[in-house]
Amino acid sequence: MFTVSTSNRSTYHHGDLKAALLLAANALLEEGGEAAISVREVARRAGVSPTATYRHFEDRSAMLAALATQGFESFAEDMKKASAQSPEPFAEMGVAYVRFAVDHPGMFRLMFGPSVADRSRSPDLVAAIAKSTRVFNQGMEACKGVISDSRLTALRSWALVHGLSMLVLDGMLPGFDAETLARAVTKSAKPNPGGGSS
Amino acid sequence: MFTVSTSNRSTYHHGDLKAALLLAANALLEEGGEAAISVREVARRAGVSPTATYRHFEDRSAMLAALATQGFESFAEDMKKASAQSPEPFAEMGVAYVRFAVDHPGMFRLMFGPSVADRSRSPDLVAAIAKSTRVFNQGMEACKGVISDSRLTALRSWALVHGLSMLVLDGMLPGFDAETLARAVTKSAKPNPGGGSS
DNA sequence: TGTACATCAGTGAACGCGCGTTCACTGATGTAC
DNA sequence: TGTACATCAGTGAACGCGCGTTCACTGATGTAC
Repeated sequence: MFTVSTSNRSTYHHGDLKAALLLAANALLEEGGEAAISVREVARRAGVSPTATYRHFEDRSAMLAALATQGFESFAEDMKKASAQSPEPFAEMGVAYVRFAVDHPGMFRLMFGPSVADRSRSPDLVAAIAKSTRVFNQGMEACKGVISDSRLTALRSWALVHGLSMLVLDGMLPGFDAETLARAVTKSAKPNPGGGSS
Repeated sequence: MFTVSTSNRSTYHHGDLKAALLLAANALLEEGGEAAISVREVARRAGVSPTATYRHFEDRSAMLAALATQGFESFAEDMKKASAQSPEPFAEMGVAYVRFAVDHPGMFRLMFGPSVADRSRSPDLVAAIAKSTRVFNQGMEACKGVISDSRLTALRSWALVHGLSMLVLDGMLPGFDAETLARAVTKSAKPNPGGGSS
């Protein structure tokens, strides 16, 4: 996912340890989920003592935040590319979205998970999230009308409410009341188009 | 969320230790997420030695599976009740869905998270998941037509792709190709109703 | 060009901790006769 | 009704482990003169 100029570490100083640490952390993330990221193991993989880590990250959670920041930046780029090269921007972007999740499940979970929910200590993370949101919204601007399909409706509805739930839980929609959102998002799925009920 | 007859533990034997352990685990889950559930802390809260736990659960992960099973059963009940008492079953169920997530975030995350992704060791969990899915699908049966709304479209789309991503990651849609699903789910959101493109 | 010295980026040992799990055990309960 | 005994459901000590973080340190680098 991320690359870094690998050094053979013949010198005392590493060269670009910060990038190497993030690279190692990312590998661990995809291998065993966020719980697999320990300061010691990350340092081990970068071929460095655990203490060296603290030259670059204040503590473990700062490291996770930096990792998630990289993730959101990469995510935004993917979506941007996808929506730019298609006459159906939303569809293509949706595919890119899911592809990112499938290709980098550990990262995806970290990005939207509770471990980086406290963003007060990382303005970089806040900025990266904002960028992703902006790209997504832009890619969608051209889309107005909608569906009326077969059995896909079930899956679509499930994904809709599940996604809304996750977004609310992960603090992606701050300032909104969860139930109001849920009602608004689901209510428009009326039993008959144009035919209101109750 | 769950109740159990509390015993004052004047006797050597507990009475209903299994339920008490699950209750304690659930409390920990909501307090600090799944990572906060340790065998030792659960036992501590139940007023029992760590070893006693192993009379009722093979190991830590079996305990998590049992916990998630309770969660899915409760979840299914909530949705069932919600859809039964409304002329707009999907909307009401969607609200119940999100409400469950908001009321029991730790549980929601556990239920759909990677810790219980290996369901091969717990038929009970498999059954509870199947029940939830059944309830959800039944509650949706009456719904066919759909939206065409204002700025809600953005949120709805986000929730849709985010939810699909999570479901795929969490193994809720086994046997399907992620990208095919993504394309199908998003493609129907055509730029203009009735006007197909490319 | 050389050198003194401040600063930077690492090392290695150690701290205290809580964890999951196993061991040999014992107190309580239930059952066959 | 009484008793011997199997079984069940706990205890308490101990194992080995990896963790995050801190400490005093040292080797490498850059800069002022």
